[in-house]
Amino acid sequence: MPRRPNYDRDDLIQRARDLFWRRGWAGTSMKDLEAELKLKPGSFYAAFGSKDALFKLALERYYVDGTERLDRLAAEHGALKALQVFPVAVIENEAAASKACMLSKTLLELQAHGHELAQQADEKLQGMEEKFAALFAQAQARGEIAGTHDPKRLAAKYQSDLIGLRVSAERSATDARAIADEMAEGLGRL
Amino acid sequence: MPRRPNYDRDDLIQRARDLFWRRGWAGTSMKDLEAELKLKPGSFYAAFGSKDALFKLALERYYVDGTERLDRLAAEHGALKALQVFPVAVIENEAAASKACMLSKTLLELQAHGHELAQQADEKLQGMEEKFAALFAQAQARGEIAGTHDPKRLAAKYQSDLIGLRVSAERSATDARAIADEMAEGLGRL
DNA sequence: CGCTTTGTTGAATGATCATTCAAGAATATA
DNA sequence: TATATTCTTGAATGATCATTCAACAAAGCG
Repeated sequence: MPRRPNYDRDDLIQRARDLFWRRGWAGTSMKDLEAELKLKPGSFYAAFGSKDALFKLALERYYVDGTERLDRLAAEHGALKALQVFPVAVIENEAAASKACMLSKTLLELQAHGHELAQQADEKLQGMEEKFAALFAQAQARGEIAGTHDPKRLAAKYQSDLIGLRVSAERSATDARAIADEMAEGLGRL
Repeated sequence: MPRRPNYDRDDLIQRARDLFWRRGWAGTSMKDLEAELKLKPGSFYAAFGSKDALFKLALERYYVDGTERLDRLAAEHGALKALQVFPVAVIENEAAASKACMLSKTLLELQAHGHELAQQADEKLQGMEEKFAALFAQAQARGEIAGTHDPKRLAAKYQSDLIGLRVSAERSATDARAIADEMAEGLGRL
């Protein structure tokens, strides 16, 4: 009976994710979104409810894509190699809207306002870190790295270094690849 | 002949710096600034010209304070020890408006818009990195660390790690001190 | 004390913000 | 083809944005 939407919802979320990722929450206006998604206000609000609701969907999409990418690398190369390759893959991904991490950008932008989206970014960073910890534990189990270190500590440091790398990759005069290589090298020395 | 301002301009810049540092550029409204600085619009614009102009002054103040803090540590403890202590000092400074670095926050928020303030944050990050490189070179000259490494590479990695540490320090479930200690330890192994 | 200079005040400006809603258009079923 | 249902359109809303300005207040110098 009804009329059907003439857009692909998933594609819209992906495009919104890229816009939010690049420009941030306050830096992306409804006008920007309407232009990018080719949606008039009425359709937009019927589809997503609010700007914040779409940002939340975008954040979830970002997170799922990230974990899947990591899982794929682990399946292909094993735990240690995946941890070594991931930072390079992230900063050399030309398709990415930004080199910096959308989760850290969101956290930094909205944390001081106590915005709900900041908390969600925080939780997803935690989720990523647990994935990292699992890979470190797996690498230890396979004898790829020494079993003396606490996987959670390793993951916390790895996450921290990765965030730093990705901010550095946004700078003009920085050789991000060199930093990523040093990260990988450091992991090899464990 | 004239009437004199009844505020301390330097104190105002410092308070504005803390507000911008914590809340970011878009996250700080003129209303916020008027309330914090106790300045009506007319006085504000007479004193600073625009919100952006004040942000720029705040950024400069932030940079000068940072370099002075680093210089003080180097004079007191020597180059290597200063580099080891600086990250800890930064994340444990209770007086700071935010654990994260104002320069990286500004870069991340405004870079995509090609905003002039993003470029200035970028330049100041570069300035900090050169300070770090000078300290690494100094530590090498004194034999505190091996002379085989390139001080610029060391500084780039150090800056990257420091930025990551400071973002991590904003997270809820992270032991930033542990990460800072590992940074210091890594420097000791050079 | 009066004059000149500068600081302060706060209402007004126009732009842009996210959001709403009533009216019209499209489509799948009956 | 008629009808029910959903989607699309775009003007309107009220809030908030940074900024301006004219009127007023204060203070140093003659």
